Amino acid sequence: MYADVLVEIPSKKIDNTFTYLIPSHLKDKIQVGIRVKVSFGKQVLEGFVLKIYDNYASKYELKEILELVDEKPILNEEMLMLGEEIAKTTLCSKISAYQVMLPKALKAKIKNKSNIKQVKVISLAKSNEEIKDYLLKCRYPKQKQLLEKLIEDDEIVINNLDSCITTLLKHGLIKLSLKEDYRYLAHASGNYHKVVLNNDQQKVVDTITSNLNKSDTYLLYGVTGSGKTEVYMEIIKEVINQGKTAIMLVPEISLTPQITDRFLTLFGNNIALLHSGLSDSEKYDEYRKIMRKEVKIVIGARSAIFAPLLDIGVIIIDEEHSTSYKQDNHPRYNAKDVALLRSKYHNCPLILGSATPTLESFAKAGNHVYQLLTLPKRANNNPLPLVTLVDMKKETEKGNYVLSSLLKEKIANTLAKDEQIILLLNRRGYSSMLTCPLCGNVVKCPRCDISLTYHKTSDMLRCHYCGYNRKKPQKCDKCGSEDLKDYGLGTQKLEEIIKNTFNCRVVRMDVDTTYQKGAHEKIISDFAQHKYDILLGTQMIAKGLDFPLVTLVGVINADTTLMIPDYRSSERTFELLSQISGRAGRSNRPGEVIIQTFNNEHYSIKYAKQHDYLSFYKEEMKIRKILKYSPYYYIILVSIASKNYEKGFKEATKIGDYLRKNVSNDTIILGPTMANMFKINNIYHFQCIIKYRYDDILKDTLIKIDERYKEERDIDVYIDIDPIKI
DNA sequence: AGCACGCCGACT
DNA sequence: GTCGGCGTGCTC
Repeated sequence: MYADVLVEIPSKKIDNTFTYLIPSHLKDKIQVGIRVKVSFGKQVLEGFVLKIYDNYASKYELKEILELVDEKPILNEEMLMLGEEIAKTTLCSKISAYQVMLPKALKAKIKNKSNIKQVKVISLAKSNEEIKDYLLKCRYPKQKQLLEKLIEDDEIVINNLDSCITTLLKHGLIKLSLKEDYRYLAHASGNYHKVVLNNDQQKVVDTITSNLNKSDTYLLYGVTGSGKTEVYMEIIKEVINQGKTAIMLVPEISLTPQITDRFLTLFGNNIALLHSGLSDSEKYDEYRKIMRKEVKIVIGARSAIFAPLLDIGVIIIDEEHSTSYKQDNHPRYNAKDVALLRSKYHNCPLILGSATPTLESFAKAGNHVYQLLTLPKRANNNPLPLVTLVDMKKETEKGNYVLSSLLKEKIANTLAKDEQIILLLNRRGYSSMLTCPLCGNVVKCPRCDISLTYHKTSDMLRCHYCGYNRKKPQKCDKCGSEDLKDYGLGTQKLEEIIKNTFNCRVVRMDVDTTYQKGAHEKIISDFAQHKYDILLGTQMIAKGLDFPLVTLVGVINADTTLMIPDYRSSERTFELLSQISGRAGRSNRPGEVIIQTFNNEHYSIKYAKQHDYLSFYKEEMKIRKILKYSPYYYIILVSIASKNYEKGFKEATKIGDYLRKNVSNDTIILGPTMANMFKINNIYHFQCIIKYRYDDILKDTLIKIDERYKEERDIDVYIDIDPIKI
C-alpha cells in the first residue's frame, strides 16, 4: 500500500505530495487525514496523509512511513476540501492552508504530549456495599465525609494527598488516577435576563428556523440595538434541539464577557470559546472539546470558522462588515468565504448580521443571492439617538480646536445627570506630529515615510507602522530651533484636555492601554460598573458594546477615516459613525450623538446623521459603478515590496506590463503606483490594482507571477484577492 | 525549509 | 594546491 503525504514545509515549491510505502504494521491503522512522520531528504518531517491506494508504478525507490503521529485523523473529508479550496482561491500552498485551519498546538514539529494538563482524581475502588460496610465501622468523620461524597459524585479532583486519602488508598477503598484536564473554563456571571422577542425578531427567527435544512445565505440587516444577538440565540437553541451544532463568529474585539455571558448562561458548558486571549494550549483544550464532541456550539473570531464540528446546523457571522474576518497576512483567506463553503457542505443556513452591511452583501441581497431580513427598530422600541453635526470650521474660528461649545455643554449636562459618555477619536498618541515653526521641518520616522506620533506618557516619539521609538528631541534636527510645536490631536491629549476641563473619571482605550492581556476586558467591565464617567478611545470602542448608562456619544473628528485614500473610505466612515452612534441610549434613557466634522456636507456623514443606510448605499453604489469598483468589479491587489527602490520600481513596472498583456480585454490594470504606506521599515511598496468581471486567463497569469517571484530574494510579491484595504 | 552539490576567490 | 563563499536544485 502507498500513501501520498503532504510534508510540513510551507514552501510553494514543494506544494505537492510525495508517495511513501506503508509498512505492513501500519496498514490497518493508517487513514487519510492523519499526520505521519517520514524521512524527507536528510530530515525527518511530519506530514498529512492525503491519499491511500494499493497500486503505484513507482519510478523511484520509495521510502517507508516511519510512524503515525495521530491515532485518528485530524483533518476530515470536509476539512481536506476546505484546505484545497483555500489554497486554490488565495494562491497559497496547501500546507499553509491546512496549518491555518488547525490550532498552533496541532501543527507538526511541536511536541504536545506533555502539553496536556493532568489532574489527580480519586474514585471508589470497591463496590458501594463494601464501602457502606466500612462506613458503619469507620470512626473518622473526615473519611466518612469523603466516601459519602464519592458515592454521590463518582470522582473528585484533588490537589494534594492528605492523611485521610492516603489511609483510604492503603486500605484499597479508593484509587488514584490521572485525568486530562482543560485549562480554560468560561463561566457565566449569571446576570443575564432572558428577553422576550418582539414581532420583528420573531419573524426573522421563524423564517430561518423553518428553512434549517437549506444552504441559504441570509443578510440580517438590523439597526444598532435591534437585538440581533437574541435572534442568534433563539436560532442556535432550535438547531441544538434538533441535535445539530452551530458556529458563531464575532469580531475579535467584541468577544468580551458582555457578549459571551449571555450565551454561557443559556447554553452552559455546551460552548467552546476561541479567542486571542487564550494561550496556544488553552486554544488546543477548546479544540479538543470540539473534536471529542463535548460541545455543540463554537463562538470565536475568524479562525473559529474552521472548528471541526460535525453536522453543523447554522453558521452565524455577526458584524459581517467587520474587516477582521479577512486575514491580513498569508494565507489571506476570508472567513465569510469559508463559511459559505461549509454552509453548502452541511446544507445549513449562513446568517450574516450587521447594522451597516458591506455594499457587497447588500447588493447580493438586492440581487436575491442572499435573502434579506430586516430588524428596522430597536428591540425596546426606543428611537435611534438624535445626531447633531457640528461644523468645526466655525468652531476653530472661535478658538475651539478640540471640543466645540455644544459638545462641552452636553458633556457637562450628562455628567450632571450622572450618566455616561463615550468619546471617539480615531488617532492614538498625544499629537500626530512635531513640527518646527521656523524651518517647517516635520519629525519623521527614519525607516518609514510618515511623521512620528508624540506619546506624552513616555515622552517618546513613536512610529505607528514600524514601532520605531525615539526620545522627544529638544531641538529641531534641521535648524536647531528649540521651539518645536506639536500639531494634531491624539487620545492621550484628549484625555488630558477632558481631565482639565471637567471634574470626572476618564478611562482611555486604545492600542497603548490594551496591549496587555485582559486590559481590554477590564476597561470594559470597569466602565460598565460606572467606575468611570467617560470612555474615550479609538475605533475599538465603536463596535458591539452595550452600556445602558451611556446617553451621550461624541465624535471628536469624523474626518480622519474620510482622508484615507481607499475606495472604501466613505463606507468605513459611514459604518464607524453609525456604529458609534449606536452606543448611545440603548436602554430606557434617550441617547444623543454629537459629531464634529470639517465635512458636514459629505454624504457619509450626512446619511450617518440621519441613520439612513439605504440612501448611503444608493449614493455610494453610484460612485462604485462609475469608478468601476467592487461590487461592480472584482478587485485584486498585487503588491511589490523591496528594500531597493529602483529594483522595486523596475519589477513593479514589469509586473504591470505583464499583467496588461496577459488578461482579458475588459480587465483593467492600474499602476504600478506607490502604495499608500509607501515606505515602511525601510521597505518600499508598490502596487498594481486589477479590476475585472469575468476573466478566465487572469488566474493563470497571477499564478505565473506568484511562482516567478517566489524565488526572487530581494523582491516580495503579494497577491491579495478581494482585498479589504488598498 | 534544509542540505548537498558545485564552481570561483584568498589562504596554510 | 585547498578551504569555503553561497547560487542552484532536489527531496518520495
